[in-house]
Amino acid sequence: MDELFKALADQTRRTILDELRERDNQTLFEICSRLATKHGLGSTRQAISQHLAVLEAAGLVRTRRDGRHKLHSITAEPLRQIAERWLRDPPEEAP
Amino acid sequence: MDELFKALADQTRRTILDELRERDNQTLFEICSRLATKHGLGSTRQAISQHLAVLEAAGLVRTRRDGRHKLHSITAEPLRQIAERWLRDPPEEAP
DNA sequence: ATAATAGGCAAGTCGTGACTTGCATGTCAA
DNA sequence: TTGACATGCAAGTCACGACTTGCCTATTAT
Repeated sequence: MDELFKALADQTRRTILDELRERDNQTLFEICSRLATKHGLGSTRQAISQHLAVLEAAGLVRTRRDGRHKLHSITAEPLRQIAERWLRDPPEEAP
Repeated sequence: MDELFKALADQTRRTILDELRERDNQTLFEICSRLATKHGLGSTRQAISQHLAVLEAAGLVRTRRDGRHKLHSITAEPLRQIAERWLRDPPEEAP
């Protein structure tokens, strides 16, 4: 649970998730180039790779190897748990 | 927006939000003692105070002075935006 | 086989954030 | 008014996280 929130705490990682929502199943290099052009991100390949590892550890991204390519896809399920953690019921008023 | 996610990235702050959901409108000292007893938290008053400041800056907590007391109440609205950011539509498949 | 492509691993730097420490401010009860 | 209560402010310590750097492994095309 802690990994999930820490993963979302970084702006670059949130941008990666946005990018994967626009176009799922991308390779590391595709993500790098599209982040650079469309989102103006200047991060190196290694930086993005480490971010993807964090996202995968948090359960937000799943990977699948295809030869020498590694495809990354977003998984939105953990975000529902976030939403429902505090939104289910209104807070209790103090007596 | 960044402040919101960074605020949620800390376990102690999430516990504070849980506590405020169980009992809204608490003072700093109330939060401290209840965190210590019920949640087993050993944080000092100053630590909790700083956490509350972060939560307030993120729009997750609102405060209201009452004499020498300062009451803290949770505000769940920002969390809805989180939920709807990635959960609205499914990701696009790559062509 | 060889080179180019796609990705992985590990140590190191550096800034930010969580927490502490000490003192200051404001408010109420006696 | 004085003391106890509730909170605020600021500097300093320390660890963790983001990023870099350099090299290594594996797969594919020529």
